[in-house]
Amino acid sequence: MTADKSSSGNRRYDPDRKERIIEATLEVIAVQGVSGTTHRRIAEAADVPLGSMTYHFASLDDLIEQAFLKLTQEIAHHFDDAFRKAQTVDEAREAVVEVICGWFAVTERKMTLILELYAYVARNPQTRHVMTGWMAKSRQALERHFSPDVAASLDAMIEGASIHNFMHPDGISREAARLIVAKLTA
Amino acid sequence: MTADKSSSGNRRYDPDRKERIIEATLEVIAVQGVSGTTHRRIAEAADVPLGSMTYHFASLDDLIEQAFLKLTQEIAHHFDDAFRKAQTVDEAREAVVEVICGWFAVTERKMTLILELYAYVARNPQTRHVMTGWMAKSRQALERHFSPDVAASLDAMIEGASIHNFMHPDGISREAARLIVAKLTA
DNA sequence: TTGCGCTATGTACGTTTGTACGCATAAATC
DNA sequence: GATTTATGCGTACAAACGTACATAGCGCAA
Repeated sequence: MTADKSSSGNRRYDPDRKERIIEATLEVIAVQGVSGTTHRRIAEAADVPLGSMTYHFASLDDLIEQAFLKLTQEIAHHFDDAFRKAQTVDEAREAVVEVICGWFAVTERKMTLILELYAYVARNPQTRHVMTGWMAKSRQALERHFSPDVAASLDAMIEGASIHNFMHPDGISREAARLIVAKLTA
Repeated sequence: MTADKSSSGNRRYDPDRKERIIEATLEVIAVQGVSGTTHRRIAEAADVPLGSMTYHFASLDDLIEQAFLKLTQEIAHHFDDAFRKAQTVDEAREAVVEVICGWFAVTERKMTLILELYAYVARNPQTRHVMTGWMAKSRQALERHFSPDVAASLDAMIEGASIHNFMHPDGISREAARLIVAKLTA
């Protein structure tokens, strides 16, 4: 219903196009997986012509990499926010519990995307910087409140518990998570 | 150089064929990812004709699922062995450390396959039983030595630490792992 | 208003894909 | 040894793929 979308064939000077394509790419990956992600499906999801794909991005892999980079940056930003808000160590501990049991368990879409990212990075080593950059930011956020070693262990636990909770719904309850975090940060 | 392979065109009564195709499938997934796994590539890797693919397996997805099932069963078997050997709680603790820092970190192939499996299951819910079955066996192995709650936390930590060590080589050292396990099992 | 130059796109091409199916061929029976 | 039966495979096909490229369309200078 916007002025831009209503007029047909009038697509020039659409400054958000590149961004929209990247978001559409994440949407397609979330539903179809990387293996089902094609130029045509992305173009349809973003409502842009097929020609825009090769015009804005060098290749499909280039586009996928940029999409994953955006995903990790958004997640890292929220992650950092959560720990920036915490004023005491106890609040930080509760934030960890929240991340394990709240966030990821709720949004199936995000977890699916993260798992697709892992698989993609595992087989495309040149994109490993996406992962290392993300991990560095997470670690940094945790180190606001915990020692490097403890931060590393919390980070790993968040990773594993999120995945397990995703695969097996009643995996780790909130009180169980609270106990685990208490042990690791004692 | 085997009698079977030397003779050309003589491929009848090859009872290991189906098994060999499944193994070849894992090999292709490890190198190319699920997105690059095709009937033709698997057939070449297994040294069987293309026609054998649709003859032995209903579809490509059917084959991939069977391959992943085999993967998890093998891993679960080794996992169970490691904890069956442990006689004391301390030996069991050390086994956990070994799993985190030894196994997976070493074999890049296996970790890649596991990550491909996660992504595949996330977007193919009908294959979730492969994951839940595997997790149940792991949990069972850990519960030989630890309480259910502790076993769950160890399982999650193994998961997360393995992934982090894979993505970031100098992630968690052996002594760091030892300390974490001690905390979780205290 | 007119013409120019750059941005954006419709379309076409050569490959590769999953899958179906008719036929060759080995095992079984007499 | 001849005939039947069922197992296994070579090949063909339509659909979908990534990408290249000629050209259409718009802003801007004059």
